[in-house]
Amino acid sequence: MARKPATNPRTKPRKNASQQRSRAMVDALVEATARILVREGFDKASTNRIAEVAGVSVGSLYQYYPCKEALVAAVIDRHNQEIMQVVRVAFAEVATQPVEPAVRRMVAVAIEAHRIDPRLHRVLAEQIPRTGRLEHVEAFNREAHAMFRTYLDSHRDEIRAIDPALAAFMCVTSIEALAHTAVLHRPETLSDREVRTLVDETTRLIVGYLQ
Amino acid sequence: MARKPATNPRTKPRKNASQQRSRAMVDALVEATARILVREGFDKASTNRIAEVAGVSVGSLYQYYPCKEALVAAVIDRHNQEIMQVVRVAFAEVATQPVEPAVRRMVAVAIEAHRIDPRLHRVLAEQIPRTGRLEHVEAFNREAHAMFRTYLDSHRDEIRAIDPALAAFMCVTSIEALAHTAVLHRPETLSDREVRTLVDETTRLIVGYLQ
DNA sequence: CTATAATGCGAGCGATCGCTCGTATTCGCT
DNA sequence: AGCGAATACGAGCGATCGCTCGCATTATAG
Repeated sequence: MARKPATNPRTKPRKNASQQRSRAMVDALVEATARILVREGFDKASTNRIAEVAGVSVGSLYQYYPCKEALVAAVIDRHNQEIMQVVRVAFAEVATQPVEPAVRRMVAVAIEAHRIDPRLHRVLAEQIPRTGRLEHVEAFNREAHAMFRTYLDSHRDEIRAIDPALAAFMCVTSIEALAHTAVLHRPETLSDREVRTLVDETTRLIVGYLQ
Repeated sequence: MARKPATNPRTKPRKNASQQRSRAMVDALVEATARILVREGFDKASTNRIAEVAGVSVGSLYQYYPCKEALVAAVIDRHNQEIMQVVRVAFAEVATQPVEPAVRRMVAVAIEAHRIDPRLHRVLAEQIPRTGRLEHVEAFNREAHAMFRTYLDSHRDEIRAIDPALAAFMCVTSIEALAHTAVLHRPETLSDREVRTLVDETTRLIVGYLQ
């Protein structure tokens, strides 16, 4: 029932191309989608426009992505992977450090992460709910919470008695919001001086709360 | 200059109807838009659907709202007014209170405000960027910051030396994010117990930062 | 080289959207 | 009651969208 013998060339999304062209096309499509989202906005990111910018045809687009949402989701996943990579490395680095420098580093990393591609981050933050990728994003969020909680667990003698899950929620939510708001709602790039102040204050906020 | 003599019946949005029906229609349209946003999502909020739910025709809709965005903007403004009303009253109440109870009250109010209509709040938060209402929303945001800053100014002897604008940014951003995240990313309604814990912890976070 | 499969292409389908405009209904006034 | 103005109506226009499908092009095998 899956399909007729061998006389039926019509299949669902065709999968593995020459492994060369296909890779390039997939990347070009994701890149084109990201560019359009940033430079022209979500509403202009039609499949025809994406294909045009990527330099391929709509037909080819649908050979590698089953629908428009899948493309946006790919952009989201790629961006989140970039961010989480930075975050994971940072957590590993501070795992054995005392609370104050560790928190300071995490705050700085949160700001750095938001500055990777602020305009893309902004568009994605606004449009994620429309895609089916909310779950993916929340998975990353849970990973961040879990890493923070793990850090707190192994340093519980340096902080006051508090439910680690709750503390992680409070800290991660605050740090993320402060970094997000500062980076996105301010003049395109804030000065190094402003960043330093922001890191100082956020660190004070969090460390004061934990101790 | 307002319009040509009397021979030109074509005008922009017709304005004052019988003052009775028109008011009712305007309200019905805004209410219908809000309901659709909450129950069916932004994408289903077409002008035809809004008119249908409001019990009027598309033609009538366009007599009172020049375009679809204006309708969504009206919903946003109404919701923000409701929230800001609560916030203004609370700020007036705590103006002369010491920091700890004042912050506690503001935190509680922030959570209450987010619980007025969480699902509408969520949809609006996601869709505001698509409308031209970002400026309006940021105006409310600035008002909240200004009120908090005013409070800090008149209580500066109770807190450590710190730029009031910076402190207001840190506090308002954190409180808003914690309330927003807790109310929207959690099981539809959090228990009173959870709310109490959240208020306690957020108050501790903020007061510890200020002192 | 030829045959066959894999891949790329893009005109265009059907659906839906925001919105208009000619007509029908109701209001306000005498 | 009768009449013009104000208001309400909704079929439908033009644009755009996501996506399909038959054909053209290219890669691979014999």
